[in-house]
Amino acid sequence: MVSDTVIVLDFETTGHSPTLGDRPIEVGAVRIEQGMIVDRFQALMNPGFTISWFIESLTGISNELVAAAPECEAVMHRFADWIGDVPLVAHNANFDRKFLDAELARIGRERTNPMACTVLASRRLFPEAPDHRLSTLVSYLNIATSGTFHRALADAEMTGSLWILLIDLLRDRYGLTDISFSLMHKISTMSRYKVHKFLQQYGATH
DNA sequence: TGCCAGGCCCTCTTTAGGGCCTT
Repeated sequence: MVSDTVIVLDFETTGHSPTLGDRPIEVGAVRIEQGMIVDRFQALMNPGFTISWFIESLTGISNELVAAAPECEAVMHRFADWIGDVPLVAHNANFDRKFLDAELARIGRERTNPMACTVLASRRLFPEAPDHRLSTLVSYLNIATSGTFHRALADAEMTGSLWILLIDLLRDRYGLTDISFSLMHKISTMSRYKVHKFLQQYGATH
C-alpha cells in the first residue's frame, strides 16, 4: 500500500475561540509514513494567562505545568519547522486549523499545508458509528489507547490510528491501492450520498 | 458581571433552526 506522508496533530487549548483570546497550552503530533507512525512531537506551552479550572480538570494540564513551559511563540516556531509543508490531519480539523493559523500569524508565519479532517472522513466512511467523537470511534474501531484522552500526543496518536484505519477501509472495501492525501481530502468534502458510488468508480479505474 | 465560536450537516430546508464536533 502506498499512501502520502501526513502529520496528524492535536491542540489542547484554553477554550474554543482564538478570536476571543483563547490560546494553545499543548500541541502533540505524529508523522505517518507508509501507514506507520515514524516520529512524534509534543510540547506544553505557556499561554500567558491563567487556565480555567474547567480546562485544568478536562486536560489534567495545570497552571503550574504551563508556568514552567516555554511561551507559545517559541514552541510554535519549533512546531512550524517540524511540520514543514507536509499535509496535515486532525479530528475536527476546523478547530485545530483556527489555532494553528492564529499562532502562526502571531510569529509572522503562515500555513501552506493542506489539511484533512477525520470527523468528516469518518462520517462518510463509518456512517454506522454511534457518533463521531474521537473517544467513541476509538472504542468502536478497537483502536489501541493508553487510556489517556485530552492530552495532545495521546489524542494525535489515536487520530493517527484512525487515519490509518480509514485508508485500510478504502483498500479493503474498494480495492484501492494508491490512496493519496488528496483523495481522502476529496472524499471528506464531497456529499456523503455520492461517496460510495464515487469510490466504486474510482476503484474500477485506478 | 456574565457570557462568549464556527464550520459542517441534517431536515419538518434554501425567506431556518439546531445538533455535532473540537477545548
